[in-house]
Amino acid sequence: MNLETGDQEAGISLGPLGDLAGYHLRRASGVFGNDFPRAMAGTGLRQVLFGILSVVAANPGISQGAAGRTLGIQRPNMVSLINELVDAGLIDRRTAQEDRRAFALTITDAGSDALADGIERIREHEQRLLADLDADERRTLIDLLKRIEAKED
Amino acid sequence: MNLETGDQEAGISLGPLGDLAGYHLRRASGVFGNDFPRAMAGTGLRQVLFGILSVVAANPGISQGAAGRTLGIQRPNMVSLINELVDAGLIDRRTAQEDRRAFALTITDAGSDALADGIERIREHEQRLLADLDADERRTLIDLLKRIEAKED
DNA sequence: TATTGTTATACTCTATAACTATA
DNA sequence: TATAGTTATAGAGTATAACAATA
Repeated sequence: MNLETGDQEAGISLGPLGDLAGYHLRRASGVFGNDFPRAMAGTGLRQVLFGILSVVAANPGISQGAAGRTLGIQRPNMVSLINELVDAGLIDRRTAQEDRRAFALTITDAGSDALADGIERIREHEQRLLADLDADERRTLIDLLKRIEAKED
Repeated sequence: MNLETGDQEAGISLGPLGDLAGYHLRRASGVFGNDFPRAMAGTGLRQVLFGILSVVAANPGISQGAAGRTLGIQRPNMVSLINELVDAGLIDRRTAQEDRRAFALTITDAGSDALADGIERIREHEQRLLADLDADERRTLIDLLKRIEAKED
């Protein structure tokens, strides 16, 4: 047991916290979040940016607002995130023809490459962090998490 | 389906993201994190502060550093958090007798009351967010999450 | 009037380096 | 020399209010 990390030190109890799903979700999510930069080292892609890239790739021409709503990112916060991806040459932003208030987002060739590379890295990172769960347990986990996500607001 | 929240709008796909445990952990954890302030409204207790209170209550005399390690909070970040709890009269901080570098933290009577009240509120909030999971599924969820937590660093 | 994107802003959480006092 | 707590600081993520352009 590693006493320098989040492992519980011998004899130290979490108290009521240890029974709470919310606490364990936060810690388990943190494990993935902390490892993500390592998995993506050198690419400049953070969790949020990869998420946007994935949604734009899967829905060519999607608006900034719709992409944000899909990912639970508020409109004001999307602005600089999209700027980052456009500046990095990973997505294209042009005025939507049907609604000149909106932007139509599409992935660029460089974006597709970055996405493919990212997916490969993330598969490895997930394999590593989920190594103690068999295929059935992984499916169960995602199923349970989706049912919690459905409770959003 | 509520189109204003994180629900997926009809016809919009997450792309590769939808298969990733890391993504669903982040979103599910967010559901709990967003609801927490509502559940705790008026108490001033945030997720982190409740966590510290729980650990201090369960381990009277624990040091600031040990509490932080248990919760995955770095030493520098513990300082102001402990200050908040001391200022709110919820925990007591005094120099440890065995090691005068360290603080021994204990919960106050007001802290015990706040913790008990918080636990009640959080039980309701967890019941609500986990309403679609039966007792067996809730146990499975926490078990799977703990096995992911064990992968920390 | 409502919606898309924008700006400005603020708060929380997290992370690192350098300091002090004790061990 | 190492550890406990501290200070200063910076980067992300997230939240709200108010605005311009368009619908």
